Parts: sequence; C-alpha cells; structure tokens
Amino acid sequence: MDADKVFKALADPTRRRLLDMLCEKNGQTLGQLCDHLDMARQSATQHLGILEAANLVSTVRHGREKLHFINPVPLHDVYERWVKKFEHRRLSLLHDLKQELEGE
Amino acid sequence: MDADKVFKALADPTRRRLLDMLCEKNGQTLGQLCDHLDMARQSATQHLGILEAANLVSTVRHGREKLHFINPVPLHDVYERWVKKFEHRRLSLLHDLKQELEGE
DNA sequence: ATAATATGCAGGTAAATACCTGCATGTCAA
DNA sequence: TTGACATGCAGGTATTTACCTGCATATTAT
Repeated sequence: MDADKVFKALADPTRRRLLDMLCEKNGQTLGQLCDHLDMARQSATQHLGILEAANLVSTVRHGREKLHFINPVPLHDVYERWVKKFEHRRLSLLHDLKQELEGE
Repeated sequence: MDADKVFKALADPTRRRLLDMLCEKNGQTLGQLCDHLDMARQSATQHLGILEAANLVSTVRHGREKLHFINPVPLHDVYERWVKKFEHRRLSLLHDLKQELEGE
C-alpha cells in the first residue's frame, strides 16, 4: 500500500463523497457518479483517477461504459497502520496530557 | 470532529511523521520534534499548527517551551465514520468486483 | 452509415500548499 | 540585567491541486 497516495486521495471531500456513493451502490459508471456532483465530468474523472491510483477504486470497462468498484483493502490497511496503533494507546496518551494540565 | 481538517492534516508525510514521533514519546517540545525533521523550524511550526487545528495535537506552554501531545480521539472518529463502514462490507464489496470480472 | 452517447486526452488558470528568510517576543540562567 | 535559548509572526516563492474548456475517440442504436 502506498500510504501517501491513500491519505492524499482521502484528503478531498469530493473523493470521499465518491467513495460514499460507491459504498451505497457499487459498480457505478462515470456518468452516474457525475450526476451527483456539482462539477464538470472531466473534473470527476480526475478525482476517480486519483482514487484508482491509490487503489481505493478498481474499474472495469463494459463496452463504452466504465464501471467503478470500491476496494476496501487500503482503508483496512490505514486502520491497521494508523488507527489501531493510537487506539491501543488511546487512554494512556490522553492521560499524558491530563497529567501535564494538572501540573504533573 | 471536522473530518476535512483531519484528513487534510493526515495527507502530509511530515505531519504523519510528527504523529509517529509523539506516539513514541508524548509531550515533546517544538525543538525536539524539529531535530528529527529536515526542514526549518518555521515549517515544522506550520505543520504542528495544522495538526492542532485538526485537534490531532494539543499543546501546553511550559515556560518558554511548548509541549505537544497527541489527541487520539479524531483518529478514532475517522475509524468509526470511514473505516468501520467499509470494513463491515469488505467481503461483499470485493465480491461485486469479482463477479463483474468473471462476467456476472 | 450516422447520430447519440460515454469516455479519454490536452492544455490553461486560480487557489492552496509547503517550503523558505528575516525579524520580534518572551523566558531562563549566569 | 544581559546573553542564550525557545518560540511567534510576517511576508515571499515555487509547486501542487482542483477546477475549467475544447476537442478526439470509441461504442451503441436507429
């Protein structure tokens, strides 16, 4: 997993919206996805390209249509690498700050 | 939680590195954190400001020093909102793509 | 075949981003 | 109190990003 690509892909609200749309209904075409966005088709294409480069979305050509599918694996990897680690130490990390605020 | 701020904060490798450093040793000063980065102090300050604005880091002044503490809560929120959802449907989402690739 | 449809590709621009330098302020210690 | 140290603040620049318009290509349906 290229963590940088995944995080950068997730940094844009339009791209998070696209993932949400695909989660609602997987395998949508570019056109279908565009219909729910307030921007030119070409802009959406770029966003989908970034999601695909991050491996968050896989595509399949179906005649003249391009179907988009979510790939949940990178998100799971993000969890494993980034959230779980801090999650595990969650209480102790908060404890550090609390102690500092209380003046040791 | 301001999801956009959190995701944008996580989108930069330097900022992820800073979070890692604080996870290793919580409550470090600006100077300590800078020592491990290959950039000017002022640049690091900006990164830490972004992390603080996203509520991923909290700070406490201690005389002339500024101590930085991780706040793991937003990361947990990201998990709840973004990862868990896709995680739950992980297998079914992959199934969609597999079926499409196999020609229905 | 041809028209309508779905997508691809090539630039072009304005705003955001990640750096930097230079100087100011505040705190500690001798 | 004065010098050293830790951080704050104000710009300035080069790159990246998120849009756009215009045109090309490929597929389906009449």
